[in-house]
This record gives sequence, C-alpha cells and structure tokens, in this order.
Amino acid sequence: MVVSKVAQRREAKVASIVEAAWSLAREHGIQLVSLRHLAKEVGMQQPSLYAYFDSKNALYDAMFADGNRQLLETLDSIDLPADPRVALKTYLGAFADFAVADPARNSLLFRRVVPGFEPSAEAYAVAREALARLVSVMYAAGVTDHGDIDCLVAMTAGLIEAQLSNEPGGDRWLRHLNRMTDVLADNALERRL
Amino acid sequence: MVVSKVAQRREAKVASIVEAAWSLAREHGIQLVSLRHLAKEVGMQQPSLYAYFDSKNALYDAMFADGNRQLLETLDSIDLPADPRVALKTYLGAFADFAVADPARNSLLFRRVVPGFEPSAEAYAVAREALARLVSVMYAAGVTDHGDIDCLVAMTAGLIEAQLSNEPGGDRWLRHLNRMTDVLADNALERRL
DNA sequence: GTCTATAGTTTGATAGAC
DNA sequence: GTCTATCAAACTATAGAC
Repeated sequence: MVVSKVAQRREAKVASIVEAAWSLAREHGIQLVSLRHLAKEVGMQQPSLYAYFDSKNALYDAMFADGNRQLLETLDSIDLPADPRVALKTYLGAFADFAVADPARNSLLFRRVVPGFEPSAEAYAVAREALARLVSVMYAAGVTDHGDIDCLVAMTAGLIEAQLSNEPGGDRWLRHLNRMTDVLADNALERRL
Repeated sequence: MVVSKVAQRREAKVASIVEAAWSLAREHGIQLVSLRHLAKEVGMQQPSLYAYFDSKNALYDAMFADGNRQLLETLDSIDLPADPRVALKTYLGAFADFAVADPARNSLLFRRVVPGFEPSAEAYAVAREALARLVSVMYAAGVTDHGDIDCLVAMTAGLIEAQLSNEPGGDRWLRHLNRMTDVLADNALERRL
C-alpha cells in the first residue's frame, strides 16, 4: 500500500487537532488559540502537540491550508448557472457566505491579524488556486481587465468586512452584493468598448 | 485660570506618551506595543505609566481617540471644491490617504485586531463625528440612500484594505478610487429617479 | 508518541518607599 | 509621580524518561 495505515492514522489525528483548533478559534478568536487549550481540547498534554506540529505557526499554517481547502470545496460544489453574469453573482455570493459563516476562519485566511504568521508556499498555493477560480468566473462574465478584477474583489471584501465588523449574522451590507456586482460588471463591460 | 499649569503639564505628558506609543506601533505593529517598551521609549519605568493610564486598554483608548482626532483634523483641513461630486472624491481620497499613511493607526481605528479592546463611549464619539463628516459630503453629492452610503463606505474601505494588505506604499488599488466613486455615485443618482 | 518536569520569556498589574 | 521590587499568570518550546 502506498499510504501505510500508521500514516493514515497520523493524518487523521492531525486533522482532528486542526478541527479542534478551529473550534477554539470560533470560541475565543484566532489570536487567542493557545497550545495548552488545544491540548486540553483533544485530550493530551501540551508538549505532545509537538509530535504533530513543529511550532505554533506550523499549526496556523495547517489551519490556513485547511481553511482554503474548505473554500475550494465550497466553490467546486457549486454548479454554475449557464448565464455568466448569474454565475458570477452566484459565485461571489457563495464566497461571501463562506466568509461570513466563520469569522475566525475569515480572520486567518483573509485578514492579517496573527503577528508573525506568514503562510508557507504550499499553503499559499491553495489560496491562490481558490482565487484563480474566482477570476475565471469573472473572465467568463466579461470582467477581464486586471483593474476591474481588483475592484470587484475589493468591493466584495469590503462588504464582507463591514458586515462582519458591524453586524455579524445580519445582511445590511451583503444584501447589496448582487447589485454592486452588476454595477461594477456593467462598468467593466462598457470600458471594454 | 480654568486649566491649571499642572493639569497642562500632565496633558502634555499624556500626549507625549501617546505619541511614543504610536511610534512603537508603527515599528512593531499595534498588537505588539507593550508597556515595558513604551516606558523605555519615554524614559520611565514601566509601573510609572500607571500614573497616566489605568490599564493597557486605557492606553489603547487614548490612542483610538487621538487617531480619530487626527482624522477629524485632516478632514477639516480640506477646503472642499464647489462641485459636490469633486468634493466627494476629494474627501474620500483624503480619507484613503490618511488610512494608507499609517497602517498601525489604520489597524487600531478601523480594524478589530486587538483582542479585548473596545473603545470607550467618549472615544467612539470622535469616530462617529468623523464618519458624520463623510456622510454629509456624500449627501451633498446626492448619495442619500442608507444602502448607497453603506456601499460607498465599504467599497472605499475594501480598496484601502487591499492596498495595505498586498502592496503597502503602492497604488494598484487606490488608483481606482475616483472611478469607483463615480460609478457608485452615478448609480445612486439613477436609483433616486 | 506520550508523558512529567521545567526552562526561559514576556506580559500586565500591584505594593510600598521616597 | 516616580522609583524598586515583585507578583501572578500566561505562553512557546525543550529535555528526557517510558
């Protein structure tokens, strides 16, 4: 067998630790996850975690990669409507829902709130893959200019941030996402003429 | 005299401590400002700071109020162009410049990166005053719908965040601020018909 | 791989002399 | 108001037995 059973069990253990870390992050915020709390959560002693992660930042890195994999799965589970504009709005809406569903995950993936943490190249590659998915849907909808793409991404992120900062759980900002997407996409199409 | 000389000297000392705290924040990030470093910066011992601030969060609160006062001064120093649309773009541009000029200040004022810190009512009132300035300029430009105001603010914040996160010091995102302001303001005016 | 024990830091905050 | 001395608590990380 290519992947031994011990390796499988180890990966499962790593995954369960990461899941427990997300649970703590959702409860206390991503910055306040400590190895002691995490060890208690998974029923081991704190130094035992070093059998799975070389450092705390290695844990954050695993969470970062895991969160981006969740995003990829979410995006790939969408069956895109035929109309490219509708597809774009569906995609951006799903992205916004994903972001708002878990503020702690959002903080680690898209904000830079953990001092000293920089994702590894491997983990960052997953994030780039997810962004590439978004860009391809924008392209299909006729938003091809780099500046227009930047604006559409920034506008979406701005609505998400405002929603999470001021009214988590509500829709005061995100209810405008579809309309804003139309406004920016229309403007992008006009500029192509 | 209404304000005694001792009170004046004390206020000046408080101001100098806050300024030193900003200096440390710019150097190491707002989250890594410690009372020990701050004390060394102003030439006193760490416990002496408690003669001026009851707690670390009280220091953050003074910085929060100070930063928002800086914003108010910046906005009030602008002589607004007669054309309300130009005035709007000037104002939002000045706001963006203010935000990008000091990432640490931006983090404390507009992001929520310090766990456990909530601004006091007094400090928050200054922030509300600054936001009110922005809203009044939007009103003058015909952006009066609450949803449209939310979108304009969120879009501006989104461009600022993207600029600071990915390319501090550059203009890849902020160079689109004027155009995006026009696009959103035009759309707001159309919707009023 | 998991444990106990502990090193080594850093932090915010308090007590009490001057 | 400023100091010295110190508390009390958290944290990451390592050493070494089993």
